[in-house]
Amino acid sequence: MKLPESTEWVLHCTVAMAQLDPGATTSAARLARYYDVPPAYLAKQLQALVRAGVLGATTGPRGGFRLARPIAEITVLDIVEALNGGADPYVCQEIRQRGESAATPAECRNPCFLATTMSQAHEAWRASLAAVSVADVIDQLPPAIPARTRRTLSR
Amino acid sequence: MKLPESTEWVLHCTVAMAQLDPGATTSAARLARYYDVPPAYLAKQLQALVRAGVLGATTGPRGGFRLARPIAEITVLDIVEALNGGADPYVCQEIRQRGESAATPAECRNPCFLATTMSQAHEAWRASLAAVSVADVIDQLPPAIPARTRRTLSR
DNA sequence: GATAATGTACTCGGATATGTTGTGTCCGAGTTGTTCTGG
DNA sequence: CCAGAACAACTCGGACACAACATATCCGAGTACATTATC
Repeated sequence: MKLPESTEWVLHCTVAMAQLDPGATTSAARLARYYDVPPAYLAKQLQALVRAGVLGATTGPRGGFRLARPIAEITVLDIVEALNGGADPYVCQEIRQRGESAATPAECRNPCFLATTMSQAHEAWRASLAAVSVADVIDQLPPAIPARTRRTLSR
Repeated sequence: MKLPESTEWVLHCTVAMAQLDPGATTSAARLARYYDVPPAYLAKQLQALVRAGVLGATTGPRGGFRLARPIAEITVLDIVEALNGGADPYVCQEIRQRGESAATPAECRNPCFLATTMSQAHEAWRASLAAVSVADVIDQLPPAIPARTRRTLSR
């Protein structure tokens, strides 16, 4: 179980875009320079955010990416799941019904307790991430940062 | 973010071994037949459990795997982390200190808030899994199961 | 009949191939601002 | 000086290689039991 390294990139990029003026756009190339990461690959990940409806994108000069919603309505969970897809990392294959074990259907009417346990843990994880919005992240960072971010990422 | 499919195998195998008489062993081949999974690959995963101290193993005839601790002292988390290693799936690379962003050391004294958020979520996940022991799993399964499991997995 | 030696079957354990997913890169489609030309 | 068209620069978007991990497999080292030969 490992999250892609690009997760950190898009998290920071989203927070950075949240510090721009509302509706302002910035390009993937500029963000890549800002964090020193591969530009094309970063763009690929940001596209996933667009497909998930977290970001909006416009092509051409003066184009780029921008947040699709107010910063208070974008949670860390939204961003993370936009990349990995919200699927549960544990997928129950019901092996208890295979091979010599092969419990009777009556015994398998109630769902696999292990699967339930794993799902509840995943839900706890999701709830923890859903509790933090991009606005919360902005609030806690040093006051001097947003102005500098705006300055560097504006054209 | 995806857990290996073998996670389900070792979870069920551990629960199955927990239904045997204390100290009794069963072989990887027998467990593989029991759940209809690749024998050699299952053995490889069980070896990881041994290295983690969750299982014990003895070679030779009448040998095999057995639980290394009482069932109440083995949690689902122990088993899951024995395979994947307990590392946090999100690893903060401190990209905020790279590229043009490059915050000053003073601003980076406090840890990255995003990393903290991700870590807290991971801890919530771990706590949820640590709250369920193998004994809890045994308690909730239908009463007829343990006898059958013992019968099938004994030689 | 008891005992020691031998052989055999069975176990784990690590070293070795293959498929899928994340990582990284490239080029094309489309749009906007600019520039040049003609009136 | 103004209007229109051509141009060029910049953007995203999807298609194409490479690497790392999970998956799957095999063979070797070691052990306990059964068998056999000997006393």
